Amino acid sequence: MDKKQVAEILEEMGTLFELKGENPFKCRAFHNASRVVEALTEDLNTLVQTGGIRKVKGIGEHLAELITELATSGKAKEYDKLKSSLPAGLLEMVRIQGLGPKRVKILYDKLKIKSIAELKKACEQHKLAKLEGFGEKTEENILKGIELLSKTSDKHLYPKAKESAEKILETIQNLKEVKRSEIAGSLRRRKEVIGDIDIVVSAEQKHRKKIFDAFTSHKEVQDIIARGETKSSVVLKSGINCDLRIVEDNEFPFALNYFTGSKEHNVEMRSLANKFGWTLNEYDLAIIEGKGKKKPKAPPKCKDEADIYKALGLTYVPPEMRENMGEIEASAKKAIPTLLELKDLHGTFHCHTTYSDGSNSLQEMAAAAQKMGWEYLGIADHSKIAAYAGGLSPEKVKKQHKEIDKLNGTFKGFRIFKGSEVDILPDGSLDFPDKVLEWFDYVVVSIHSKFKMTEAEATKRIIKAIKNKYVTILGHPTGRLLLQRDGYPVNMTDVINAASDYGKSIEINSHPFRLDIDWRLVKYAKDKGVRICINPDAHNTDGLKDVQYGVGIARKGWLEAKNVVNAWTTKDVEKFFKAVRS
DNA sequence: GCCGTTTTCGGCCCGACTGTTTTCAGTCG
Repeated sequence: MDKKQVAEILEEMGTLFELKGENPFKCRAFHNASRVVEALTEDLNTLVQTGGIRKVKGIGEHLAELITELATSGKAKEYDKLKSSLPAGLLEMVRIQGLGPKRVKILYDKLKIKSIAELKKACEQHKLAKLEGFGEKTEENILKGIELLSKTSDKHLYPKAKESAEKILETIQNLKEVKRSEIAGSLRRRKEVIGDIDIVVSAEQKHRKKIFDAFTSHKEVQDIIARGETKSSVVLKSGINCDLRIVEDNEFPFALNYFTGSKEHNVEMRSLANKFGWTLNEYDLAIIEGKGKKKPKAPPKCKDEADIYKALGLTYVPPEMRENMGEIEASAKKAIPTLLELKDLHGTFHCHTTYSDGSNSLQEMAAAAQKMGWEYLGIADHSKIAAYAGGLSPEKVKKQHKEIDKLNGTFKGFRIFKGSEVDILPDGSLDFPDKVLEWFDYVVVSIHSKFKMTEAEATKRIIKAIKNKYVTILGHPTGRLLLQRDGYPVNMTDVINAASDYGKSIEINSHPFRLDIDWRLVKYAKDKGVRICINPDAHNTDGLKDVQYGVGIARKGWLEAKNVVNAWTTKDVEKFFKAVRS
């Protein structure tokens, strides 16, 4: 079992324990372990085999045993027993907005409700209102929640969420009563998928009503979930939940920091504050009253987020890095890297044209790249086996190269690099022979066929391809499509190690559906000295702009401009391409 | 169930919102 599957089971077990009314801290330990396992950067199987899993913070003796059993055999007695002790429908019911394990347990115990269908019926027959702690409003809300569950999904791609959030933010920002406003949450951290949108606003208390009115009556709003003194929640027409919080202006930095998260980052920040004798919450940093013998010194005033970090003896941590991947330690050592920015890019390498399945010509793509202020563009159309995508025969490659030479002759301060996206065949060999690969300035290799492989097969297949002398860049290493399909299973640690050994680059495929290689592995690749390419996999001129999403992922993986090939000058790129082959 | 810069036992982040309650429990993030 891979870590994602193990994480899902641990999460489920945490909820099942809650449904059984177990010790809440035990439940939390399972939920916590789930997140820890999912965020592991090392290979789970390796950690299990070496016993290293026991050393991971949050994994104790019992969970280490359980995880080992799951990872090696794909099942666990404790899990099976737990699961069979409750109806499966209860887990579904917990997913209803506003309904948690405690009340699901009550419904099951008192009314024998064990599925969403039964729950719906019971609400309609007003059976719930008779229970203590339940009422008519609860029935209405549960029905609403069931409806909502069927039409909204709980995860959204970054660009869709960003677009929705910006529409709301624009309206809010334009209100003269608003002092400061910003998008927070996973969107600010630039996660590849977003649960909901968080917006934080500062304004005087007397203006809150007007701001909440503007928010809840926004034309993008589908439904109002909650409306209180400091917080309102709505469902947008795009199907995304959106929360707006209004605080006093002096509280704004704390609120922004708190609601940006991640949760794990916040926990670290809070425990750090405790060491100073302070307590950190979404409103301020204050002395813990009545604890300890001598009174700690007063915390400094914080005007912005950077001041909060400074108060805790840290340098500023960019939002993208706040994932509890060692950023607090790095910050304490003043070792936060200067992260890559969009303006650092001088070009890109994985683009398609009308020669294969792109919809714009070479010339149009080059013009669009120049318009973006770039000094080079790498064209990598598909190789011949990719028939579905109009893969190029060697003859067609020759023709394209002639056209590129001709175009390059007309440019000043701009160059098209000749590349190819060559298929990695099932046995790990490449779709072009070496004598054709030799014609290109660089070669991207990727998998587009026979996805059903074991992890060992996929890993071997990719590593064999990487070893080919003409290969420069590994394209979308896992083939995943976010919210659609998982990638083929690959031991990415081995792949990154191989790329490191052979001096090859790995791309961050910047298409919002892919964002592959995953940012959780980018940091490992960086530490291993692997150069990264931010590639848009553009199939038209507009697609070039997708590099912005790749930059977000690069930042989440702690990358600096020097780690990213397309942040280098034309000359340095030329040198790199040559060096890889030698 | 996990963890330890006062701890191997006794804590475990914490505040807002809602609906049901006259003081709070459950849920959410």
